[in-house]
Amino acid sequence: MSTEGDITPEPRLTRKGRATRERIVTTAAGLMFERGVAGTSLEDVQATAGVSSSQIYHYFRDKRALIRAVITCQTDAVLGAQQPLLGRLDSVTALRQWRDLLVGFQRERHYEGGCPIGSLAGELAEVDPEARAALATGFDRWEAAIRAGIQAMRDRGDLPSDANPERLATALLVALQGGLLLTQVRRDTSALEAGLDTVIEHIASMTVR
Amino acid sequence: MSTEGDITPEPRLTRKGRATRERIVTTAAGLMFERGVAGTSLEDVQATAGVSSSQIYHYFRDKRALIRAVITCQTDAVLGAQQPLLGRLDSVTALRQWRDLLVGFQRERHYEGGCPIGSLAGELAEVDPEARAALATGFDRWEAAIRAGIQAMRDRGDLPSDANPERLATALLVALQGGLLLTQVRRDTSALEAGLDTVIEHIASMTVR
DNA sequence: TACAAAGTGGAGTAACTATTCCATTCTGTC
DNA sequence: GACAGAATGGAATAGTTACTCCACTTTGTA
Repeated sequence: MSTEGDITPEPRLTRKGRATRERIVTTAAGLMFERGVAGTSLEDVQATAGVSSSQIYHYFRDKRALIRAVITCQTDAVLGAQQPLLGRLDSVTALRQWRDLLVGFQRERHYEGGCPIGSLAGELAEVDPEARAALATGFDRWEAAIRAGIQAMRDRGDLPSDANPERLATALLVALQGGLLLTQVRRDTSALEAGLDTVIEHIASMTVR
Repeated sequence: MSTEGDITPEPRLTRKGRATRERIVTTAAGLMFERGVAGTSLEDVQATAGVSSSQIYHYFRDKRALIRAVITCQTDAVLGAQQPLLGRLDSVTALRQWRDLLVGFQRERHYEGGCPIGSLAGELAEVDPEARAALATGFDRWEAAIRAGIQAMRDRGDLPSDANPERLATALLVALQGGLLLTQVRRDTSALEAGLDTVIEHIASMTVR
């Protein structure tokens, strides 16, 4: 699904090693989502994952390398959680279902945490250039999936030929990110709904017939 | 313009004291914008502002109190920088000028830093409840200003009576925040433009004429 | 089954950071 | 111009954290 963030020659991992590595990454991802990257010490990760500090440094060169692994892990998780809908956003109905799914996610987690990718972005973009690049890749994958659906609508003739799938997909991702940030701050999904609905309505208003 | 975040009995400050306090806050705001809250130590603030640690603790109970002061400082700065346009967003033309202003700001600062309020939000929302509340207030002030303009358009009859200024204002703020986050990550304003333009076009398409 | 490589435990370190304390100097007011 | 309170300087501290090191155990393979 996605290539590993590390380009290191990566020493071969045994079955057990892979499991430990994955446990470290998912634990770190969870903690960083809850408490932020800066609020998560490696000691926290050790305790929660049940590993020793030498293990973390056995699998990752330093904290930044772990963070990069967390980014790709979260990207996969976020995109995965939206499947299969995200793979078929090729109708206004599908877009509305997707909207409902996203709003539902936020409610489930009591409006906490915002977007797992977006919140990492806010904290890391100016601080770690490699992280920024990884996050950009994550957003690109997300946007590409949305764009594919809208493109299909246009190809099929549901949208006029002068519709711009790229722009519309970007606008949807923008509404999603902004909506999630405001949901997190306000503890209320109305901003997410207003943002997504406005863009989806706009798309609906362009549909032919 | 905005009440002080601190409800402390606040000992009277002398002219010099006020100046020092303000220097600490604006310096901290600048550093935290550049390097993030977690990436800014009080030692950094001391060195940059040219004050000693006792001074910081003379004016603020602890780092969190300083952070809250930074939040209101940035809110004032951000809203102020959008004046006088933000006070008169009562036409599609004004909305488009405002959009251009915002896009211009990002270009000026080389797409770095994102939104001064939004980036604080991403870092603090889950970590400091009081900060979250202060940030929510900041977003509320921002949204209220936008809403006032759209409300004026409706009252004047430029928008149909079933238009929802509240919802539209929220959608604009959402597009702005999402757009700024993606601008920051991608080092490119096209997402900001796509987001704002889509919402503004939607509003334009509703105008009565 | 032997052995090289991978995995693990855990103590140790050096640096950083928020916060405190106290002595000294400056400001504004009576 | 004297005095109380505000402002400042700077050293000290206690806790945290990323990261290192080395000894020991487990795993996979020839």
